[in-house]
Amino acid sequence: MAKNKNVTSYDVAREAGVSQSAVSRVFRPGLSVSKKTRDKVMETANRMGYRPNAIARMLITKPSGMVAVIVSSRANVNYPEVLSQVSKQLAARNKRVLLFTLDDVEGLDELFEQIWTFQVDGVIALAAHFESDRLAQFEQHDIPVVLYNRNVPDAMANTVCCNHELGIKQLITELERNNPKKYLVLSGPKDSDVANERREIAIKLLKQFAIEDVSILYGDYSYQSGRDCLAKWLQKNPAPDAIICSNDTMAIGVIDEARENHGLHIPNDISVVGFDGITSSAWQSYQITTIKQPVEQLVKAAVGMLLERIENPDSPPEARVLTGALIKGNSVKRP
Amino acid sequence: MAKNKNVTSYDVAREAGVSQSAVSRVFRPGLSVSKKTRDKVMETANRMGYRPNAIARMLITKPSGMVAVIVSSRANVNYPEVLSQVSKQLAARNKRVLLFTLDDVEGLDELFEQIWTFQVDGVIALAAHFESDRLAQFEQHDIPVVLYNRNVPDAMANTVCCNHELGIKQLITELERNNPKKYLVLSGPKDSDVANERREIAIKLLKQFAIEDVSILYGDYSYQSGRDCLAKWLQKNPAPDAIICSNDTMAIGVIDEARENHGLHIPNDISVVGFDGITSSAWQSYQITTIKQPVEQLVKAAVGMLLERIENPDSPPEARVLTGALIKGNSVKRP
DNA sequence: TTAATTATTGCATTCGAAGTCATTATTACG
DNA sequence: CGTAATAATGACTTCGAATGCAATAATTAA
Repeated sequence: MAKNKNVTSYDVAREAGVSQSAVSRVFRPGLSVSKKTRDKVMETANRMGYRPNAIARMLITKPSGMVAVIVSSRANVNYPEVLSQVSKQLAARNKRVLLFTLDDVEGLDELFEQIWTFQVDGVIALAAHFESDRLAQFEQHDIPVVLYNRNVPDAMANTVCCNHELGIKQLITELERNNPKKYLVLSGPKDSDVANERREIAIKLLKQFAIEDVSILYGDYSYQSGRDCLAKWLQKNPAPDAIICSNDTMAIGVIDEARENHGLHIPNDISVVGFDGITSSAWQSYQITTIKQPVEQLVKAAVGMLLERIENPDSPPEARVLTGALIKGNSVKRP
Repeated sequence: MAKNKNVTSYDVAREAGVSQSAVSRVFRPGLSVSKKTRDKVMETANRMGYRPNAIARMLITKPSGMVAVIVSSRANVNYPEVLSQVSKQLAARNKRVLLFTLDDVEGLDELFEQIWTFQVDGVIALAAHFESDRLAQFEQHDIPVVLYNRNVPDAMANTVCCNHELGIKQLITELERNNPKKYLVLSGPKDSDVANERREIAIKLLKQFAIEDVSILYGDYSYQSGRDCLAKWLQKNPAPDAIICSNDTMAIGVIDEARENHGLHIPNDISVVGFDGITSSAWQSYQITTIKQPVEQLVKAAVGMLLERIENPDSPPEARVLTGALIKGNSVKRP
């Protein structure tokens, strides 16, 4: 009812005829307050529109209840889903998301400053690349970090990641069913860790399949770069038999370019596979054979690990690798 | 170097041989400190790894510097871009984003509680529907709100929105070039304000064009609902000449369904228009004629209005309507 | 009925930076 | 060189809730 700006626990206490401590205790769960006092305080608080001030609370009770989520501009298409899952799952554990976006390496120092000052309990980084000295900084500040969609070998940090090796193996196995001669690997940008990992795994596995004729192209994960890379390749070379794309978006670009400007049919002329399992990969016109990332489980793992580390700071870093699902689309030629 | 947990301004002050006030002043811009003191404090602070505690600062200096961004599950596909723009532009004005996701109406009370307790300086709501009593609550708490992508007639709140009327008029004008006989309007869900607005505007404008033969279908903004709605329609009716979809995603679904299951050609058999101008609307296979939302400008307007209201709480509510760009794709038959 | 427990309560302090105000050090100027 | 003006500084208080501790009230046991 009343204008409830600046109603503090003192105001409520005065009005209800109790001490400020009593009010405070009513609003914390599990503290010893008599039913009479609780009811009286609650009634007064509601009438006056009192809400505890989270900032004052955070000042005295660590942890603060805020988790920084860093989203790099490189984050892929399913990041809205990831972000909303993260927010939801953290909310369920009574934590809030403080969002930071990271565009370029320039912003890193500023970003870290902000993170320290805001006393966050932990950090979840989506698709961000941190040098190990940056990770060490988190360590120094005793702030647990989970790297989402990263797979750092010597990690001091916790990581969750989809099983790239297994996924790509499944994709290659699909492709191999018609013994393609010429392979193209369309990698993401060289400064993306995920891109590098996917590319190197693809190359390694192709070797294991005794395939040597492999060319590597570099895109930037975008639709247009998928188109451009294929166009450029076809200027000087014949069409390959199979293209392994580091993500679905580029695969879609490749397919459109092949069809539109080169009269090639997918999958009969070229087999294409992607990675991620974004919504549009299942659209009629594309139906890409890909690996669907288990987003919900990945997020659950990330949040779980983070909370575990917040509650138990000495628990050892852990790398969780979850298996994605092979989606058999219609972009790979059938034998 | 040193473990810098809990280094406070007092610690720095003691170490540097100055008072706590001096340290505080060094870290606030524009306050009177001698160069000698500033250097000494800075050096000590860096050495000890001191960072001001934002929570303590927020407690005493209102505003808090945090802005709540509420993302409803109904937020459309270009929301990652919106969100990252919001975060970036607020960061430039030295404000942080506290992210809240809203799934269902159930969560509303809880959500509002959180917003009050966190002392945010303002709220930006993406595609969320708030009853006017909810808006009144913000008013009561003196928290400025900007509704993004909303157009509330009697609004007490600030709103930014793309010009639906103009956009849809342009789309219909495009469609009218071949005088379609039978129109279908594929609306978004009935509980979405934007969907209702777009639908009603379409109906109104079609009337103005003297078109009476209009049927309305209801989807849920998803690809699949686009497909399902068209399929259901075609079970009992002949193909329409033109379909106005309330968003691009459904338009894509419509196109795929028409092609795949009914052998219809787009745009020759059916003209389809969408709305939003999401990335995939421009993909080769679809090339939808649509209205591209001016996301960056919308966000700039939203953030600008919010900050204006934070600084000047008495400035009157404002509704900004920005014009989207007509994208002439290839989904409308040419005369 | 009284002593011993246990449950409630309030007082005073704490969290960490910022701002007020009075005091001291500098500088400017006649 | 002395005085007025200005700059720099530190002691103390504030923001609002939480909590240790001591005091008091309510229960229980004897």
